Amino acid sequence: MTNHDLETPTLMGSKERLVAAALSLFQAKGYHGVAISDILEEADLPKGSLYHHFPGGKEELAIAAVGFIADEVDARLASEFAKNKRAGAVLLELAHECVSWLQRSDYTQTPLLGLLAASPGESALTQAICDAQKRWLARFETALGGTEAAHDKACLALASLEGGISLARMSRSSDLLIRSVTLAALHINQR
Amino acid sequence: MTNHDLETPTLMGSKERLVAAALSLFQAKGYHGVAISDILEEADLPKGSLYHHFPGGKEELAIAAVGFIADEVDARLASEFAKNKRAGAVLLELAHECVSWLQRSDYTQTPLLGLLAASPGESALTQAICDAQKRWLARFETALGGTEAAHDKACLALASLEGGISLARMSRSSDLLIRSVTLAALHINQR
DNA sequence: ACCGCTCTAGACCAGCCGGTCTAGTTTCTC
DNA sequence: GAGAAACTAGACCGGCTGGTCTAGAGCGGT
Repeated sequence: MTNHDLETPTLMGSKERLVAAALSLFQAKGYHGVAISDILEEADLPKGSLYHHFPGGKEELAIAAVGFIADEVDARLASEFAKNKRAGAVLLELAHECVSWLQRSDYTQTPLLGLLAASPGESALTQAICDAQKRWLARFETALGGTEAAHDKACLALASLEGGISLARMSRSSDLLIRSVTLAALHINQR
Repeated sequence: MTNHDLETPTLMGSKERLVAAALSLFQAKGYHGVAISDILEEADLPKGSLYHHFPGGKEELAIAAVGFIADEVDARLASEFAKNKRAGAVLLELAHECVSWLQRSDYTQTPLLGLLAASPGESALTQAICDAQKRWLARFETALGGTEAAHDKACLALASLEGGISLARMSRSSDLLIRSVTLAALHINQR
């Protein structure tokens, strides 16, 4: 996943810096919990830059951020599955990465789609989040054989991951995430 | 769970009406996504009432709302487990109730703790959500025997539920929730 | 009738919100 | 080096935010 290289912002163009800052903040406080001024401060850019790169304002930026993480995770899944790894193993690996992410951010960030709490009706943002989930789900599903049972298992994989992250973040203990995902992985690998 | 009886508000005291309205809205849009004016409109009460019953303002109200749903689910779990039902069965039942909740609200509401996206640092609200999760987890854990393995299974139960809700809500299809929870329940009931 | 208490009612406020707009600077192209 | 295009910079704005405060309605006790 990203290194979220906000330490050396000069290495990224301002558009990328905006996306990185936005993603990090949205993951921590949700769409409505973050003010544009927060993002600008984190990215160290003035307002003009934002509305130059994202004329659609906050929502367009958020959609870009969702797209970014969606692509990143999707590509990661694709490459792991290309190595013929078992789905359970890939899931566990992803979980461990999330753990280190949680710990690095002192449990402030929801690694994947914590932005979801936005849900301002039928917005394009909601749609983007939904698309991301569908793509990840599809990766697991095909890796598991594409059968009906595969679909079920893919659901369990993603649900245990997202749910586990939520539990872990609240209790500030990655333990809960690992436990639930390990069990889910076990089940998924059966047969 | 609640019938969220906002249709006949006169049957509830204003304090209860505020909590019900707040809960429903927070579940739909998250803590930061809801304005106090929204809550007041939904509850059909003036501002004075809110600050009379909840001098702590928005956050105190949110904490009350979390406490309300926490108690309700906790009591429900307790009564189900008291009938010596298997943990998997209770989990499935809870999931089905969440499904009908989702469908009733046209997938706008996160039945359990969607408010979590609040997380404004180390606030009392975050603490309240955390406590609720701990209580539910404990119910499952003891029902499963209190062993180490029971803890793992309890984690999986809650994670698959919360994660499944998130998946289902986004895709507007309760299917995903049922699939992941069914699988989890299966695993939990083993041994 | 009077009081005191609980609760309703909503005007009011300072501050922050997302967003616009103009002016300036840098960078690319020829 | 001229001029256009890409981008930065930040003052500015109307609307909305959470929260305060005063006024009064309703009501039980005496």
